[in-house]
Parts: sequence; C-alpha cells; structure tokens
Amino acid sequence: MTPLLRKLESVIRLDDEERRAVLALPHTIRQVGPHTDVATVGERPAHCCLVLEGWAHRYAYTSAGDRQILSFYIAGDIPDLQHLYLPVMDHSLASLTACTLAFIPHEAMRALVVGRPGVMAALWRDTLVDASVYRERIMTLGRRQSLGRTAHLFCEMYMRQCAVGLADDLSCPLPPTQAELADAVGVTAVHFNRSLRTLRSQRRITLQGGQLTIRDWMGLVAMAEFDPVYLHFNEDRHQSAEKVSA
Amino acid sequence: MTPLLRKLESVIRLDDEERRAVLALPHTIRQVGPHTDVATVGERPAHCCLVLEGWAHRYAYTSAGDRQILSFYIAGDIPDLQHLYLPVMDHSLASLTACTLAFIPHEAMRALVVGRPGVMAALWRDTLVDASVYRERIMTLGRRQSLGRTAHLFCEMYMRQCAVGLADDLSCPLPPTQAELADAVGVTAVHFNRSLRTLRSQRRITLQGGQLTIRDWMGLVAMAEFDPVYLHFNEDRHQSAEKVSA
DNA sequence: CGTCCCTTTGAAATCCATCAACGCAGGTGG
DNA sequence: CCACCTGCGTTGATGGATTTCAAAGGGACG
Repeated sequence: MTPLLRKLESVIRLDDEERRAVLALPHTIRQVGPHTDVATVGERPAHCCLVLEGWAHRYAYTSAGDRQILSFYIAGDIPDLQHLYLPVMDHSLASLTACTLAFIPHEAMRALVVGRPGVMAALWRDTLVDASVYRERIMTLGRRQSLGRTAHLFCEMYMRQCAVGLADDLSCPLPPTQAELADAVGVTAVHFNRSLRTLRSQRRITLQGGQLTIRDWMGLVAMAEFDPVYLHFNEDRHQSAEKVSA
Repeated sequence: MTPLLRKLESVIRLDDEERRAVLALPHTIRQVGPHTDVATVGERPAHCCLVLEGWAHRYAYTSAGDRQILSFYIAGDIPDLQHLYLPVMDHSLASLTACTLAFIPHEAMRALVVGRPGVMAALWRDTLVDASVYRERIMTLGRRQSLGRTAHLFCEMYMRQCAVGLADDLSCPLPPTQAELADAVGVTAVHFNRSLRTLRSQRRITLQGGQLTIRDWMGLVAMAEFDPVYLHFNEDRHQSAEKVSA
C-alpha cells in the first residue's frame, strides 16, 4: 500500500495514525495480462482497484460497435474509486498493457475515511480531479479538431507521467496503439494516423515503439491550447509544470 | 436549506442530528439575472452554490472564441460542490435564466461532513454522479453525430427534471437558446437547428417558447442510445425512470 | 516462411462548418 | 404610433474536415 500512501501524501500531509491506517489496509495484488477486463458495465464491484504498474483504461461501445475510451490510467491511479459510493459500473474497466493491480475491499476503504478527514479529503479530491479531466476532455471533443485533440492527449499523458516520475526529459511511454488513441480522442484510426503524420512532419513529436518524445513542447502546447490547471497538481507540482512549459 | 436536505435525503436517509445540522447551515440567498457570472475560471471560491430556482451552466471558451458548455444545472443541483476540495475554478459558472441561488461557506460545509458519514457519502456521491454525466457526454461527443447528440441531451434534461418534479408528462422546460444547446453538444448553432428540424419532421419532439415536448419517447431514446443508468438515480427513482421508458 | 496485428496511404462519400441572408418578435426611443 | 434595432430562429450554398472503403507495407512471432 505504499503507492497509495505516496499518492495521498502528494496531496495532503497525513499524521502517523492515518499513515498506519492506510498501510494496514487489507488488499490483494493481482497480475493481469494485456486487455483483460477488471470490471464490466453493470457490475457491482466490491473492491477498489489501484494501478501499481502498467496502463489501464475505461471504455464503452455504442450499439453501432464504435468504442470510446473514456480515460487512461497509469501507476498510482485508482480508476474505480468512484464506485465506493456509486454501486453500479457505468462503463467497463480493463487493463491495456500487462498490469500489476491492488484490490482493496470497499468496506475497508469506507471504514478508513470515517473519522479521518485528511484521508477522506485526499480520496474525495482524487475523484474530483478525475472529473476535472473529463471536463477538459469534453472541451477537447466538443471544440477542437483532430490535430488539437491529438496534441492535447499527448500533453496530458506526458504531464501526468511526469507528475509520478514515469517520464524522462520530454519523453515518456505511450503504450496504446493508434487505434486505441484514436478511440480516446474520438476519431477513426485512419484519421488519427493522418494527424500523427502532420505532427511528425511539423517536427513536434516522435512516436514509435510505444515511446512518445516531444520535440517542440511549446508548439505542442500551443496547438493543443493545453493549460495544466485542470490537472490540479498541488503547489510544488504545479510549479514544476510551469517550469516545463517555460 | 430545505432543498439541500431534500437532495441529500433522496440518496441516503439521515438521522435527526444530521438533519438538524444541514438545516442549521449558514447561507445567504441571492437573486441573479440571466447570464450572470457566479464564479469565473481561475478564482478560488469560498462558497458553494446551490441552485434553488432557474438554470445555470458551466462553460469555457477556446482561444479561437468558441464556447463549450460543459453542463446545465437545474434546481437542487450544487454546481461547484467540487471546489470544496479543488481550490481553483477550472471553468466558469454562470446563470442561464434568472436564478435564485443559495451560497454556503466552504468552511461550514467541510465542518458538516466531518463526523457525519451519511452526509459525507451523500455529498461525495453527488460529485460522482456529476462525473458520470461528464463521462456520458464524452461518449456522446466522441462517438455520436449531431442528431444523436441532440436527442441525448433532450432525454437527459427531461429525465433530470422528472427526477426533481420539474417535468410534466413528457414535457419540460428547456430555456437555453439554440445557440446554447449547440454549444453544449459541440456543433454550430446552424447545424443544431438543422438537427432540430429533422427531429421535428420525424415527429419525435416539439420545442418552442423554452418548452420541450417529447412526442415519441421510445424513438428518441433509440436514436440517442439513451440509457439512464449513468444518472445513478436511487432505486425508487430508477424504477420510475423505467416506467417512463416503458 | 507465413500469419497476424499494427501502421500507412489513396480515393470517394458524408457530415458539419462557414458564409450569407432573411423573417420574426419584442423592446425602445423619437 | 411607428421606425428602428437587436436577438433568435431559419434556410441556402459552398468548402473543409472526417469517415468510409479499400489496399498495401512492415515487424513480431510461431
């Protein structure tokens, strides 16, 4: 549970008792292969899932068979924390790459927050940041076209990985296939590929072998109209975000 | 604070002490005219806002000057509850029609949830339903075209108003202008108007004078692929939702 | 060496945006 | 009372962005 502790403490300082309570959470660790469902739409999960390693994603299909990927999750994320108080899954959750996941019973989580305002605030806040990311995605899908959407996704996934130490200098893993990235930004795989081609020819990024390298951060930020405020990093982190964009 | 109490009790039964605490919340009531900003992007609000009457909305502009409306809020909604734990506004909040709003200091809200797991759960859950609505909007913007998006918005706003007793039999207020509805579903006002024309000619709805009337609920639900699960009504309400769709 | 998945490219069709214009109702001031 | 203005809704014509359909290349892996 150390990753969970790290996540919580990145937002709010916990006292010793709180720290002990988090570390004492019952949990089971599970390795899952790539593209394995963890919870599917309609289910009533009894556990929260914490990503320790690898990428996961939340998705749904329209009746016409088109997939929309609602979000990607990386190490440290708790993709289904919301189901602590929302009994039924409204979409499906699955691994993307091979993953190491920790499962914590809902009961234990609910007991953890009662009487511990600091832990409650940190967890509640986590679900609120999640919602903020969704709002930004709505902006992107509603009002930007393919090139801007693509650039925005790259900026976001780079910054999120920066924040948890998974990115090197202007380079980070990006394991989803083009078809998956396309389903996240709401275009076809064919058209996503064309946008990618444009970004490459403009020398803003390279993307190969699941590794994204940003060659022109300012240019990418500009064409995405990317403003990291919506990620709600805490003060320290926000400053480092500024530094990157400067 | 009776509307807030009603809202909370629609989700979770509160005991007498909790009920008294909610009713004792300090607050100020304010009337605002149509299209009046309540909080703008970048601000650090010190109050939560509860809509008592009228419509409000959350919006942002791209640098090109295109507006995206992220959500509409109706009586009983708490549009900025999230800022209890997310200090800075990531978008702007404004009235749409003339509104009656109640403002409750953040401090009082935070004090309310500490030691009252029932109230905390109800409020947290409210922010989670909000996020679920955002997810559904992402599905709609990413994978449905104009006609489906329009139908989906109509279904959603009708059901949400049903849930709080603001809708008559298959008819409800819909005060936003076509330009505002268009900015919510991510198309131009011109194109929204054309979709509307199609829906009217198919005899699925009528819309005039800010009043929406659904003439073919099943048809509208089908073309929107609307499934109210994402609204996470509680059991009783969910059943009434089923009844409507039957 | 072949197969499968992923990526890439081309051409045609469709959806939607853009530009332009008009009608209509309500309000306002002369 | 009427002329004028403004905001909102509506329609037509054109161009651009994206989808769809189709096909081919490349790399990993059995």
